[in-house]
Amino acid sequence: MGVFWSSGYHATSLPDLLEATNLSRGSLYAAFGDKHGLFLRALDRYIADSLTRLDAELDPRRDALEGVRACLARYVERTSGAGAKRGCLVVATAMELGSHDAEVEQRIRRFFKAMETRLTAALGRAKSEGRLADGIEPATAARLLMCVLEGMRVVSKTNSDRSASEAAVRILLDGFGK
Amino acid sequence: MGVFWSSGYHATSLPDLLEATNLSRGSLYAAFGDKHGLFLRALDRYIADSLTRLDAELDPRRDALEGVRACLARYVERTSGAGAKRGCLVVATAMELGSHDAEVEQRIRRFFKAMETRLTAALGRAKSEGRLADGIEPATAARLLMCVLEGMRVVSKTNSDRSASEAAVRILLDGFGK
DNA sequence: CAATTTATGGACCATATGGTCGCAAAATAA
DNA sequence: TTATTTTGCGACCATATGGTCCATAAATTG
Repeated sequence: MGVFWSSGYHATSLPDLLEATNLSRGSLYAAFGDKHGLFLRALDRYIADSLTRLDAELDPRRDALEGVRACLARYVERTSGAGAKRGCLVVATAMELGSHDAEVEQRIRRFFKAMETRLTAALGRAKSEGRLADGIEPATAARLLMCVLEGMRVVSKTNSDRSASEAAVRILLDGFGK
Repeated sequence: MGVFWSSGYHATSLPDLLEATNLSRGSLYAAFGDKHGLFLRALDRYIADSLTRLDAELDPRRDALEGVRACLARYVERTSGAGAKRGCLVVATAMELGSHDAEVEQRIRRFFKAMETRLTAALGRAKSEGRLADGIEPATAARLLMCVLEGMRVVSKTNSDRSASEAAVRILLDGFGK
């Protein structure tokens, strides 16, 4: 997974994969079919991990707005400092293969949808508790959050200034809360 | 430019380039040196075009907040409907080559910086006219806008629902204005 | 231990890739 | 028109790519 994450699909060669998996060609093809199959597998795992973390943060037993804040904080964390340049496998894949590979496109679309749904639900809870500012529709705010979240991963590829991200996130959340 | 835009750097082959330019191999190499050189040229042109449009929208003679609104509207437009899937050459390049190609990285970084600077300036004008909500720092808001703008291009790769983007942009701007 | 299955490795293959080079046609000069 | 330069073309090349296959080693089973 790591090598695809760092280099993308096309830039990752068979030798790269062999070294990363400590497998020989034959074994790798026996186990995963082909490069594309292995990539799909890596992507699925990345997505599953991401959703697991998101679910933990947006746990309904926690305070909803606090969960959203935690989620944003994690993205800020991930897009700061050394690890920032690695970017995000989903975003990179969406841009690289999104419009050319149907299987990939479907996975990305479902992931974004799942993420947006969870954010909408969390914001819905916040709203029903009267914690959301007037005129803030959960679904709309969730979409805006999606853009900010994924946008951070793009911008941070060349600018991993933590305090700027933190400040940006703060004014965004200030606009949501009551 | 179009072919890199549609497929990215690695997925664009020499034959693709030859067909797109109507040049033969020899001529293409005489004119641009190599594939990488041609790509840099396409990227530079894309960036120049983008900044030109941005400057037009954020023209100091226009109302500053109106300019920002126009800029967002254009991104919404671009990320809606048929053309949405094409994405953005800068974003795709940032994710694909951002951490492996110094020349590319530099261009992307400068572009994002230039864009952010222009947005900051426009918001600064709005603030000095007393049009910005309290607590909204121009530089911070500009960074947030950057994330939203580039994030839209990512999300729209698999979901080009115009009304959702419009609504998201609206609540964002409502949070900024006074 | 022997027989048989399963897993492993790397030699091998066809192709696609980016890049070069020499020839011929067109343009220019004399 | 002839001589000379420039430009454009596509055959050609070395290499790197993804993928196959068979010989061998390991594990499993009787």
